[in-house]
Amino acid sequence: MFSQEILKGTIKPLIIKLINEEGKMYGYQITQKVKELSSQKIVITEGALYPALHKLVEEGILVTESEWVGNRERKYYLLSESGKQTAVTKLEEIKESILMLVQLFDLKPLVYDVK
Amino acid sequence: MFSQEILKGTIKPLIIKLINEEGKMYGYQITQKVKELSSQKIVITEGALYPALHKLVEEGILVTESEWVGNRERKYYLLSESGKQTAVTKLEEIKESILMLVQLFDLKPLVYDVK
DNA sequence: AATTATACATAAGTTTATTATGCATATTGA
DNA sequence: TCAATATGCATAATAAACTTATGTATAATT
Repeated sequence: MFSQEILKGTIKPLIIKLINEEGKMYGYQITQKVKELSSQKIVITEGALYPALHKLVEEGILVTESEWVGNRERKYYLLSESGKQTAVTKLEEIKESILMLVQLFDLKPLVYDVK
Repeated sequence: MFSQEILKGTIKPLIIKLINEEGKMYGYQITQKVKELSSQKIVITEGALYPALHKLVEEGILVTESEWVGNRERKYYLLSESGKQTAVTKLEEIKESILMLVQLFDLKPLVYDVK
């Protein structure tokens, strides 16, 4: 069984990561992309997704851009100018954190910094 | 800067991991061990630690054993009989989850800095 | 025609963590 | 020696994040 427990706190970083790569994404697309990347194991629910997206907009990291496809709104989220800077920093931090988890839970031999 | 954000949800698994290795541990010892293992980067606060420990006892995974050192109580936590089984399963799940994070955030292949 | 997929969003309740506080003993350094 | 730090437990108020449920609506598929 796969535990989603440890994935708490990863939604916002994950959104930033994906949008940073794709340029822009809309909510539903994000849920599908994550499902795909995780082999259907991670399902981001709307109750988690939309508040997270709105928070990122509030924080000034993301901005929106609406597009109408037929009669349906598609609300794209993209990095703001300052958000582009923030994204780089945040992604660095996140990677460091994940490597910390890898280390704490012994998922690789210790890396000896021979400098 | 190190982000503790992504570490949410890892306290209980981490406790299980450490106690599984050490046999038994007491609260304060856990905080120190985590600090040490993380090069002082992760500080588990009491407000997070004790409720987590109590929860694990409630769940039947841990049991306690008090010891008096001088006039001070030292409350050891160890895996219950059934907890030993649970620990193996939980640790498997956690490792799978961390590997998922590694995959999602493109941390694979791991870079070894041998300078 | 009904079901599933696409697409947004919020609200109630739960879980988990942060920050603050509280109590008490032991050790260390100025 | 005595003040500060370390050891050791714990809870309470608050905040943050997530789950589950609900709501609305259009598009596509069977």
